[in-house]
Amino acid sequence: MSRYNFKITEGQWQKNWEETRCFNVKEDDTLPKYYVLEMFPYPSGRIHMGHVRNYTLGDVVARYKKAKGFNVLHPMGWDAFGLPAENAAIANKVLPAVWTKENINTMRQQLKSMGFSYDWDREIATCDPDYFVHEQRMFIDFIKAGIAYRKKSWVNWDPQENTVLANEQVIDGRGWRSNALVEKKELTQWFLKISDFGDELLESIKSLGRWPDRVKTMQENWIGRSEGMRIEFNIVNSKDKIEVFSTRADTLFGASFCAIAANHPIAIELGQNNDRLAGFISKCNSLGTSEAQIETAEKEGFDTGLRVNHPIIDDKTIPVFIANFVLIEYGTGAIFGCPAHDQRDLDFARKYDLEVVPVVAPEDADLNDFNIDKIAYTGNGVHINSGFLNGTSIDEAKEIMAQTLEKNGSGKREVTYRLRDWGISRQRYWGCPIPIINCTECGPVPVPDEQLPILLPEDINFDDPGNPLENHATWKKVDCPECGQPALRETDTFDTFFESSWYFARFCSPTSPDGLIKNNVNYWLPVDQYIGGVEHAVLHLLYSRFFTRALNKCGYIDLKEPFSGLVTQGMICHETYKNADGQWLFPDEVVNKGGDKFINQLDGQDVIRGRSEKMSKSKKNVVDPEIIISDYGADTARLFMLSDSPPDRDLDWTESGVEGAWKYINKLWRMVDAPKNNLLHEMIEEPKTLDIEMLEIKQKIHQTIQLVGSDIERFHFNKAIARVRELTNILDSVDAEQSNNSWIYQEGCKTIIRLLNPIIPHITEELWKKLGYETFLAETPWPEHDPSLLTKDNVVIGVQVNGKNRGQIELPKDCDQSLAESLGLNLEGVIRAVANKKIKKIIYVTNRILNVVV
RNA sequence: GCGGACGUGGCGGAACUGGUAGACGCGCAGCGUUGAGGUCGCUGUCCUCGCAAGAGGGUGGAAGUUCGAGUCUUCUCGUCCGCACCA
Repeated sequence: MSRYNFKITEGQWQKNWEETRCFNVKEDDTLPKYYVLEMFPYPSGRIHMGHVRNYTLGDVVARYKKAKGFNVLHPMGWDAFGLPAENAAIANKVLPAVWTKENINTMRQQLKSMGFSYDWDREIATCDPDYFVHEQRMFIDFIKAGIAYRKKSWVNWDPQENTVLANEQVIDGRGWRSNALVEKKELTQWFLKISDFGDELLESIKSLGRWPDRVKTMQENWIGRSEGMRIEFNIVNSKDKIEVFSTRADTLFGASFCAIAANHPIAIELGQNNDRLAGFISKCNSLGTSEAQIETAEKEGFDTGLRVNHPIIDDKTIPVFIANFVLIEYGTGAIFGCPAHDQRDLDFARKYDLEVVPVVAPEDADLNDFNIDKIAYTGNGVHINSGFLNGTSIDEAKEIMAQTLEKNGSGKREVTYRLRDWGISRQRYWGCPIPIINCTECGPVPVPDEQLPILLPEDINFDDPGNPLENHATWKKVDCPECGQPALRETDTFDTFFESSWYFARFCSPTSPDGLIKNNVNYWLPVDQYIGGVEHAVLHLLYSRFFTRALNKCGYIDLKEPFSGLVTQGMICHETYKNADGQWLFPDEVVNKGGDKFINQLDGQDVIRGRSEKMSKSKKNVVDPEIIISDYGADTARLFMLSDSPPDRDLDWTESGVEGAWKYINKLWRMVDAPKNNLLHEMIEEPKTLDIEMLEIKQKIHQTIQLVGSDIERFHFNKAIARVRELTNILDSVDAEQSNNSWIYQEGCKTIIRLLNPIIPHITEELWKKLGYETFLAETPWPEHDPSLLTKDNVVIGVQVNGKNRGQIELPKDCDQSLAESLGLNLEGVIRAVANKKIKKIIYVTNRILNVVV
């Protein structure tokens, strides 16, 4: 018996698959297609465990579907533009293009060593001009179709570095490198009109059958359609008015103030003559651009001194505040506050000592006793203190109020969305150049098609602050394509979500100079199974859904929904370690001395073990996949990734779990390779009759085939593995050398090998070969189960007394109640539990349970 | 702050539409095998009490619906993810 040498075997099979082009595909109308796609990686340098998990999940599906007879497209590529390449350029003086290319080469090798079944001929990198030339064309078509437009919007501005900062580069309101206070700056930027598609994107969520509900809910909430009213408040002693949007016009009688955003035109105007107000506005602006920051900041307001007339109550006026929690992007950038029924408004009213008038009370409330203190009442109820609305429900009141406001001309019904248009301009070098030339005479002019692609210049330096494209001496200087006068290129590049919004379509015709080819796209799309992290649940997935519709509108493709099935995977976690000084330690710097005792391998000092957290470089709780691959092999890594946790949950990476997977692989090898078993190169005939024990094993084999198949279909890989292990344990206890057993033993081993092939492809190929087969397991059809072997004649059910388990009885399948009762009531445990008590009722559920109620 | 999830032995997790909670694996314990080289095999293992038969308790917590709740309902606590320029 030989030891399993995974190093040789895994490399050999990877070579075999590659040389035979086993996983390269073509369109073939005679076969059903299946497109498996995992979210492509950003080439950050080396693959991490999150990649390994993501791509293992996809590979199981791809290999399984291939075995099930599908024509499987399973491609891989690189989301190659992005900020880290620029950071590397600044830190290490490497060109982003060079850095990225090197990373891709490393990571490609790493992925190959995992044995993933990619069609590498379809590899794409988004920083390749052959890729991004098409999105430059798309963008120009978007302009023509009215999907792309320019407007002003705010960015985080680092005044010291003269750079726009990403949200993650702003730490506590300061630039991450300069530590300078970040300002907000308004720039003219390009946007895509995703809001035009809001209703469609919302409606169509219903059609996404194989998407997780939580992702669908998150997208619905993100789009945030709300029906309400636009209401006018006239400013006292002025012709101007403030328009607010509200979904609770029914609470208008309780309005005690209006609040407008700091960037609201009225606020800006007032600020020009009022230094204190200008100071407040700039304080609001320093809050940053992220919604989380704005919403968690303490609610503050500034009384403008203006008052507005209440649109319903004749001689009532209410004050106008500027408030830091009112967003200019949402609704009209102004609200009316009804403190009694909105917690945020209530907090605000208490802080600034504003009136609180309850206008809705719970139906059973004692009105003399109903008042609002610190908790707003947001529930259902009946209107009070509301003039003509008194006594009505919230829904009735909304309708009556809508009619009233429409009649007197101070309001109209409106639907608004939380969803904002997608800003795609980035003031960065390492991205796809926006193909526009700005001419003082002609305005923004699209670059003529024959001049595409617009390439990035390579003679750049990152020493000067700001965008290298902007700083470049000559790159931006061109003549206007329309009037011929000197003009300037756009020096902004696309948001990198632009590239990832259509790459799945590019994989269908990855090398075509004509971009997306309808025949190919129509054959392969939609993606049947898309797999990636939950962190993309909203943005990437929503942008891709929108982009697909935009491409459809411009005639590029025929479909509207790009991903018919989606699985989102959880994160990889690992224990954290700190030394006494509170510094983080890498797992391989730490040794477990048994139990809870951990020491630092270098200095022998005690190490504090922390709880398991998401693997991150900052906490050093990372394990490099390459070490696992070289120590245990790809199959072990793959098996462990799938064994314990279901894909959508977080996975704890543990050394002992890896050991467990490793032991199983070696056990499998021994079971097939043990020389006495006559398994090698000798097909054993199935005996004409099987004794009862062997028949039961045969049934178990077929049950396992059936269950593993359905488990894989439903992404229950951990269960599939558990079932195969069960079968392995049963088979392992069979004395294979006994001649009446050898057939079932061989049959069982073959089944296990075939069922595990998508999960651990290398060792199973090798064992398959050892069993005498000459064709690849990767090209062998999935085993089929015999339905007649799935059911047993008898069932064991539980017998309960008052819902408490008191014993089991074995019954013929589907037997009737009288037999079950007669057996069940005579069980010792049941007799004891019933004792002298009177039997009230007996509940019998066929094949499930017998419950005696006393 | 808003939105979305998750919570079951010492640990990762099973439990299909409410029907014997703890499959499978890890760890641990005992026994055996091996003893140059990541051992291997068998048995046991939810907790408490008991030598045992058995009894009682048990799915973050509290309440509810039901003959029966890990699963359904309400409240509550804890942890995590997203929030539009990280990808």
